[in-house]
Amino acid sequence: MALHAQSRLATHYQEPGTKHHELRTSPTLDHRSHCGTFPAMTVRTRFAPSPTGFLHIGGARTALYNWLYARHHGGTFILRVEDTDADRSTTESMQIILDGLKWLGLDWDEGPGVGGDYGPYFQSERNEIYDRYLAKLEASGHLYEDDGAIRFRVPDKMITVSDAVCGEVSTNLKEQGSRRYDAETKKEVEANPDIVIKRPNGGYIFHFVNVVDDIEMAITHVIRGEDHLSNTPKHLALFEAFGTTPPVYAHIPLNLNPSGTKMSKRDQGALIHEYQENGFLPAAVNNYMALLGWSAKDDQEIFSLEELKARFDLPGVNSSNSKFDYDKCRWVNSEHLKHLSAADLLTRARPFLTRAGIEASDVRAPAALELARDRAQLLSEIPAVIATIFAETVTYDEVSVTKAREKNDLSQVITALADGITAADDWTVDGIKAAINEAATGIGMKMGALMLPCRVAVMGSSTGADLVPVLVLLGKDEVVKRLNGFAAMIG
RNA sequence: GACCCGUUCGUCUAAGGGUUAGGACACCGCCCUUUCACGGCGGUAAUACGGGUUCGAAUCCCGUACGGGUCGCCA
Repeated sequence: MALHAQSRLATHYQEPGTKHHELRTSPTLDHRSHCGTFPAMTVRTRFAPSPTGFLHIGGARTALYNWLYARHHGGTFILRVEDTDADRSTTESMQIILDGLKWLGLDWDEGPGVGGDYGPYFQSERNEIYDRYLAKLEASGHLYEDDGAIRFRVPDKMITVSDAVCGEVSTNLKEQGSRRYDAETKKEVEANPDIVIKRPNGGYIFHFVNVVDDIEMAITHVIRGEDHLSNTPKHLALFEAFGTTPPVYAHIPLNLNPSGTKMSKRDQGALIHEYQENGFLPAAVNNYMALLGWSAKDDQEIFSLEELKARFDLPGVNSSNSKFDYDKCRWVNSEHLKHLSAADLLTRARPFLTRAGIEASDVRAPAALELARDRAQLLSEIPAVIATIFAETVTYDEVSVTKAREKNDLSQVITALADGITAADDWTVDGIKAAINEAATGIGMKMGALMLPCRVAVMGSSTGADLVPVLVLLGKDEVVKRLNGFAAMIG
């Protein structure tokens, strides 16, 4: 089902114009009057990005939480594009956001590319719906014109948000909105508390379309960043004016950068497409994002997406902001890397191997990947570990060579190694170890002392994959050739 | 500036009236590994501060400090 939706997305989402255009005639009370009353209601959550930039980790985490909540409760996850600001919305940005969600595996049941009964799913195509709702407010006397813009009269009373994460928060919009802070003069100035919902140019404003769409799309739970908590009373005022029960709100804490300020695109780990490029697994990114602001209340930290679906719920969400920790994110990735099936590992690593000039179809590739998965945290770190196996010529690391020279008569050691390995007749891990051991005994040394020189001579570096399995993969002829080449070089 | 939210090891978090305040990342040490890693074991490290309430407070209440957010004809 999910895969189907995604493949349709891949081929169709470029034509956002093709949408279901059925307008709902009785859009309000019928489907939501029971909201919050009966647990049997069908959960409907949405992710509503504005296509004005990249898919940011904060947005992706919001999408994840909404997706997880819907999936956990057997509900519906909707993708709605909030592109009312025509000047800032771009198709490139839309593309990046959809690609990012798709890469993460957060499939949507309704939205761009998959349609649904509550479309269109682009706000830029929903003007007739907004006009209708505007007319309702106008008829009930909630609106007035101000300099070509249309304002919604806010009520002069306390409005209480019952938030699933933050608890009850009360505000009087009239009181709050009649002053505003002027950033330039750093003073409070008189202000009009009534909110603009339509611009003089005819464009509708976020607060209005957001509420109308949540009503129209029968959204039951709004999970969003805590930066929206202060906006919520405005939204509740609109719901009340429409005579509609609002959804359940859950404002989740923000993710900050390591210095404790708002994440910007320049911060490490801020942009989802970079995770893909840097060799993270989508499951690991989801896992880490889930952990920023939510916990399973036990000691488990590594979760597959399926486990997350089973475990995630609103009570596990905490209410304080978190700071992003790239090291921990890498560690989570390494844990997922260890548990990947051999086939998946090959599939995921392929682009990185190719980029490093390693032929992923090489028969030795699967075995080489097994040698690399324990010592790489990111897919992008894999090639460096195993590149020497596939290299025509060995690249020698100066520091490693110096290290190999330190304790021994290196020429003597390499010669002994070359002779011993040439004589080896059992080309297996055990057979090779026996040969190395014999070579060591022959020159009065211990086997351990030959391992580093052998490693440097054959692999070019004192670090990398496990030596003996590498020798097996390389083949006897190649190993002897490399030993002799190294002997000549240092001779 | 006003209003709102928050504050447990450096970081992510658990404990939500009674625990030697637990786990994880990072860091350090030891062990394992005749190489490189993984791994195992251990260590350093926290209840922001001040008042209450209580036999007992990280936990409930008040204040302060600090951090974040909002105050758009952006979303």
